[in-house]
Amino acid sequence: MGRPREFDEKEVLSQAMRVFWFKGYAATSMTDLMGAMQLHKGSIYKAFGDKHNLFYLSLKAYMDQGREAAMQIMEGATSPREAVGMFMNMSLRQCASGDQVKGCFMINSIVELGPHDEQIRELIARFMESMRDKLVSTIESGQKMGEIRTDTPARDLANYLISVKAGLLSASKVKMANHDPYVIAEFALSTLE
Amino acid sequence: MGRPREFDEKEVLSQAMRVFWFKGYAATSMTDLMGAMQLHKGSIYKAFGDKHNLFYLSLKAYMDQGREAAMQIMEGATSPREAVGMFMNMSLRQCASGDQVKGCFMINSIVELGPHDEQIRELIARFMESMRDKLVSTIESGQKMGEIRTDTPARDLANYLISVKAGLLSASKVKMANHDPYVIAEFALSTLE
DNA sequence: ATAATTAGTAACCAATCGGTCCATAAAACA
DNA sequence: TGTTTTATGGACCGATTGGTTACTAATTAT
Repeated sequence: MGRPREFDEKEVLSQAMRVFWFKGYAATSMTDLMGAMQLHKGSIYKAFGDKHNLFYLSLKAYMDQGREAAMQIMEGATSPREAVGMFMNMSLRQCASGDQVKGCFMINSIVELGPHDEQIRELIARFMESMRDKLVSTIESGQKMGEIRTDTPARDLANYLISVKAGLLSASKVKMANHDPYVIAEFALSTLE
Repeated sequence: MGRPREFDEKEVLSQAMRVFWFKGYAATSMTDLMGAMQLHKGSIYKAFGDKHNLFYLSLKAYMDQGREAAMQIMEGATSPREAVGMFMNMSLRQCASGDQVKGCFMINSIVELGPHDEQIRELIARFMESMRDKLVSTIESGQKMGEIRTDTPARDLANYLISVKAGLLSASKVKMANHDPYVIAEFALSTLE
């Protein structure tokens, strides 16, 4: 009922996501968002609430897409070990390269807002724990099949891999000489035995 | 010549550092800085230039302190392997705990400004490369003494350890359940053989 | 002593910030 | 066809942004 939206919500949310992803929360202005979303201020506020909620929805959409992509990719693996390998390499391709160096939107958000924004912090914590649980069960399968070392609890291994990945995504923004993310990821995978 | 400063430059710079460290660059206002430094705007601009330069100097001071602390701690080690262990654990204590969760100022700055601020990016890149070089030579010593595996180049191992550490410092801001940075650091160290 | 130099203080600046409001437009329902 | 409901566009808002300027205070060199 009433006048219909003239824009596709998912489309413009995706554009908002790109800006927040690249510039961060504080450095992104409503003017930036208006430009990227090709929407006037009134429409944005009516459709998404305020800037903070728009950020929340952007990050949530990013994570949902990431979760889906991860599940899809890992399900295509022929073994738990390979699934873990795919998990490790996945976002490296996505985040480190490209025309703009944006890193990982989630890591960016952790670092910028983690200590100051409880809502965002809990959104991220829930996501990371669910991803870790997925990783833990995959690693446990690998352990039962003898592909992965059993002298260390699967949860510790999962946390370890997540740390390596988070570190790679953070450091990808400085472009150090002689620093190849893929080499590091491969080594970390090799330490699973 | 002329009227002398009524404040200690290092002292107030240290206060500026604390604010930038906790809030980030964009989210820190001159008003915040005035409060923390207990200085009027004019004095800040006269002594440090603009906000960006003040940030630059703060980050530089942070790194210089970090470098000195690292050198001092690692020199107290009885073996290369122990020195590497100290390097890994050092900033975990410093950054992850405490009254405020601030993470590591350098990692924060990489993530926030890396893609947008060439000056800051290069400052960080230079620092990280020098720290890696230090780590590489320490690891090489350990390899010669048989403490550290030789099947992987020292540089790759160094990059790997730096990634783990960067990941721990990033993720420290979300407080995931069942995630102990020290356990992960210890595991990563154990993979050096 | 006084001229020169630098620091401290606060008023002041245009620009931008996130956010609101209202008139107008376009659709659904009666 | 009105009437109702929702969306758009843009003027408008007070507050805050980073930064400047002009005046006063304190020091040194002459």
